[in-house]
Amino acid sequence: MPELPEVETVRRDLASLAVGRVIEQVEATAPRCIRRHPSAEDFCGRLAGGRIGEVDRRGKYLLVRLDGGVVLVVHLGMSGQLLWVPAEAVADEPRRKHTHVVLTLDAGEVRYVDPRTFGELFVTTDDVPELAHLGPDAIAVGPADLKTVLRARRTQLKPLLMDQRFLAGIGNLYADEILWLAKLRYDRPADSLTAAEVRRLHAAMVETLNAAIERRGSSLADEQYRDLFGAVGDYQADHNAYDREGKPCPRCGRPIVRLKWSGRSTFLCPRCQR
DNA sequence: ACAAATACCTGTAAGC
DNA sequence: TGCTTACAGGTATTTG
Repeated sequence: MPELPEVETVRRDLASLAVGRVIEQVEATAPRCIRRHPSAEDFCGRLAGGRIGEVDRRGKYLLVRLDGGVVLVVHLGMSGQLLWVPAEAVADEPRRKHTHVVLTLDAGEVRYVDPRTFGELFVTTDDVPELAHLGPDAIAVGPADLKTVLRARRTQLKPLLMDQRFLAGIGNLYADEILWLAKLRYDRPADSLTAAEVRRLHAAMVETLNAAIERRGSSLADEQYRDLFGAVGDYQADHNAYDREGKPCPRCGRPIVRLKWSGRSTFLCPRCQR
């Protein structure tokens, strides 16, 4: 599930490959994946001929900035992948099922593949008004800002961490990992945290996200998340709580518990997390 | 006005 | 074996 660390991994690799390249051709075959555009012609026409300036990220959104103030925004949703195919390999690698968008650069193809089509791509202006609702990036937020966020109206800690309006970049997986490291329960009222607990949460957030980026993200059993080169991430091996139901808590040895909560799975150590 | 629930999707796996 | 059902969950929208 692409969250901040996975998107950041793709961002770095895409930047190293694509900056300075020209988009020679664009194909878009799934209307749902470009649903903000009236037509494929509109989407493709705005990109064709553009030269890639830089590749940024805001939360889980990838921002491919083209010369002239045009921005291609990519959100991978649940099952989206961006895959790089070098020009010399294009003929040998047929496009996989669910390949919905292809950008042809002078050095190769960037293919957008997404079975569940929760992800999307759209072209906008460089101020990206569509993302104005996003809160500060989870990896860049300071302790003081986090304190402000926690005083928000929402009550419970986990949905607040996952609310992109308050903090951008955290999803279900990293919320569980961060809360485990911070020794905090998912259902703690956000405004009940002591100053020390807020500091712990902040440290856990920065540490977890940076460690996951270092390991190129998490891929679960379904291996839905792949990087730009089709490789899985390594961070799942370092998970302490997520997807570890029944396995011992690395801190206290008691089994990790899985809860069905708010329609989603939550993994925690009921002994360590208070 | 806010928060909880639901719709959108398909591949995989568990269960009968 | 083959079918049905449950599940994964980010975001937008609907409902309460």
